[in-house]
Amino acid sequence: MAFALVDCESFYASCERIFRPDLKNVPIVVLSNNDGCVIARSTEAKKMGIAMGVPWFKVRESFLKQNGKVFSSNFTFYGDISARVMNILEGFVPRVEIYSIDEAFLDLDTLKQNYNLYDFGCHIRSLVRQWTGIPVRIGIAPNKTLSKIAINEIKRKNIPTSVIDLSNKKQIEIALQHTPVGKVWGVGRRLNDHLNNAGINTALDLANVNPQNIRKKFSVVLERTVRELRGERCLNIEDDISSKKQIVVSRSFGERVSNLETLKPIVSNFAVRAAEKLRSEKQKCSQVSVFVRTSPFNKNKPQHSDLRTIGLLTPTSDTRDILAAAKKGLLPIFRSGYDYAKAGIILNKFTNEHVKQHSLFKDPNDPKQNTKLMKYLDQMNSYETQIYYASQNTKKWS
DNA sequence: TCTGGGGTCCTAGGACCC
DNA sequence: TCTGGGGTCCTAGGACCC
Repeated sequence: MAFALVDCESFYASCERIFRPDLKNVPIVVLSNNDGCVIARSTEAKKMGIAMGVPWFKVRESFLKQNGKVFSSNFTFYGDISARVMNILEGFVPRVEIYSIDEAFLDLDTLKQNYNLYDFGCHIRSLVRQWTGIPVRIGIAPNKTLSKIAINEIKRKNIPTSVIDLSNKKQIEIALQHTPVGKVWGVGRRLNDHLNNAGINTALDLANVNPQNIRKKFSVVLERTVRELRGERCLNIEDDISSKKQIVVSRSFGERVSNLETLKPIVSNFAVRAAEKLRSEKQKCSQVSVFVRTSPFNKNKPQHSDLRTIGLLTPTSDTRDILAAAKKGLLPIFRSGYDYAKAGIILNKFTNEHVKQHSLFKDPNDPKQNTKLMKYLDQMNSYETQIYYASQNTKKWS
């Protein structure tokens, strides 16, 4: 009974290194949109004390002085490398759950032969490295939560092969003992504080609490975590390609925005992008939400944040419908006198593109319902041509 | 001066129904 | 005038993840 968690080391930084062998051993950081903050660091950069999520301006000077290399993020590229890694993993076992851009769970129970799991892990690691250039860590354990703990153990003990088989009870207990409860998968900052107040400081402490009490005092979610720490299996490998339930397009602005006329085209851009994503998922949505917010870091300025949800009579993936809803949602939440720092569009309530649900109030033969136009636009926009809606801002905001 | 973006799941509470 | 209780569905918001 074992799962493996395959986790790419410093993924974005490792991607940047693939075609730049000269960057070996050089500290690397990758920055978020607008070069706002650090979202990935190579091992060398971590050693320099660069924290995850730290605002770039705070560390820039010292990092560059120490000959660090900095990159703006290139998610198309990272996505492409990720797909290659995942593809290789899928060649090893029949059941793989792609959990995030840089992580996958493998169901080792489905292995036909009785491999030594540690050796099997080393084999996977070496082939992924050879075929993609990406170094991975592999944590093997009885369930997902413990495989996360296994990955932490590789880091903590600095295991040179980057592979660990954490199946032995005693070994698991030692690992739990060394894991602060806040590092357990599913325990965030809030829960960490509450647990610490209750005298629960390590993963082992948490494992030793009665799961039913945890459920009463906290939630079913944490109860599952406790059970998994104790070795039970509550979370399964989800390898069915389930479609998204939500699409979000949002950005922090390069400069604060305080008037509606500037904000409108920005939000329109988000709406257009969201509709494109929706069509590429082959889905329609019947709910569009718009949100705006000021910067929570700007403590001495007035704060405002609001969200408005617009329901649609008929599920749609037509950009014009999404745009109209976005405008309708934006107007009532915008207030003058605030410096907005971020806005976004959220699409919800999806139905499959081919399910036709006629509205009582809309004529299904209305040529406006024709999806061909949207297809042509998507095709054209995927080449050099860019077709814009009049309400969009043609400046690059993405 | 400059602080990311895109997701999931759960729950409390309101609306509505009988 | 007296004014129940239980169920479902939906939504907003919180907490978490990478």
